[in-house]
Amino acid sequence: MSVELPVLSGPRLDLPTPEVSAAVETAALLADGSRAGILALLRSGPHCVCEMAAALGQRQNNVSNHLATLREAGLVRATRQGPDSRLVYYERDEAACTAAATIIDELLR
Amino acid sequence: MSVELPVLSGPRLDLPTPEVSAAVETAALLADGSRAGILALLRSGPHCVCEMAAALGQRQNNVSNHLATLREAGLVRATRQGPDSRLVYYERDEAACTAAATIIDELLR
DNA sequence: TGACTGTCTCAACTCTGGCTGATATAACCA
DNA sequence: TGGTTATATCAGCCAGAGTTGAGACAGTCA
Repeated sequence: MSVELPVLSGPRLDLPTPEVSAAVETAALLADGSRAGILALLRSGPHCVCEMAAALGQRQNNVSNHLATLREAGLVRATRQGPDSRLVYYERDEAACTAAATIIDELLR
Repeated sequence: MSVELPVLSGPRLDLPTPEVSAAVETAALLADGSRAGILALLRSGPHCVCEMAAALGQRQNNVSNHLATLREAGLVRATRQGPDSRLVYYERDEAACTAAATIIDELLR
C-alpha cells in the first residue's frame, strides 16, 4: 500500500485553521498603554488606583475601568487593606501573568 | 544624618511612568485573529498568501494587508521562490519572533 | 497574444474600544 | 452631621483599525 505523496505540490488550500483565540485575547489585554502600564507598575508591588492614575497621566475613572478589565481577566486582584480603607490596592496575580506570558510565548515559540 | 523615611505612607503620587510602548506595539500585532493565525500557520514552515487565506477563512486582500503589517514589523519575510513565481511565500523571522516574545515576557515577568 | 491566476494597493464603510462627563457609593474627617 | 476623598459604573462620543469592493500589476498557460 502507498499513500499519495504530492510532488512539488502547489498551494495547499486545505490547511487546518489554527487555534489562536486565547493568544489574541491575551494580547488584546496588553495592547493598551494604560493596561500595560498598570501591569508594569504592579511589578514593584501593590498600588492603589490614584497612584497608578498619577503615574500613567490618566484620569481615575479610566484607570479604574482598565483595572476592571484586568481583574475580569484574572491578571490582577483588588484588596481593600491598609489604614485608609478608601484606597483600593491592586496586586498582580503572578500565576495568571505567567500563564499569559506562556500563551504568547507558545504562539511565537 | 538621616533620611526622611515615610511611615505608613499614604498614596505615592510621584511614581515614574513605566515605559511599555514596545510591549504595547508588539501586543497590538498579536491582538488580531488574522495576524495571530498567520504567525501560527508559519510555525510549520513557509506558506503562500492563498494558502493562509483559505486556512483563515479570510479574503486574500485582507491577509495580504495583515502580512504587510507583520512584514513592516519584521516578524515575517516574503520570498518569491518555487515553480510558480506568482506565489509569494512568507516565512517567520524566528529571531524577531523570539525578541517579540521576550518583550512580552519582560512585561509579565 | 489573450485569458486567467496570485498578489498588492487603496478609498470608503463599519464597528470595536477607549475616553469624556456625570453620577453613585463608601470611607474618612471636622 | 456635612463636606471631602477614593473608587466604581455607565451612557454617549469619537478616532482608529479591520473589512469590503474595485482595480492594477506581474506571472502563467494555451
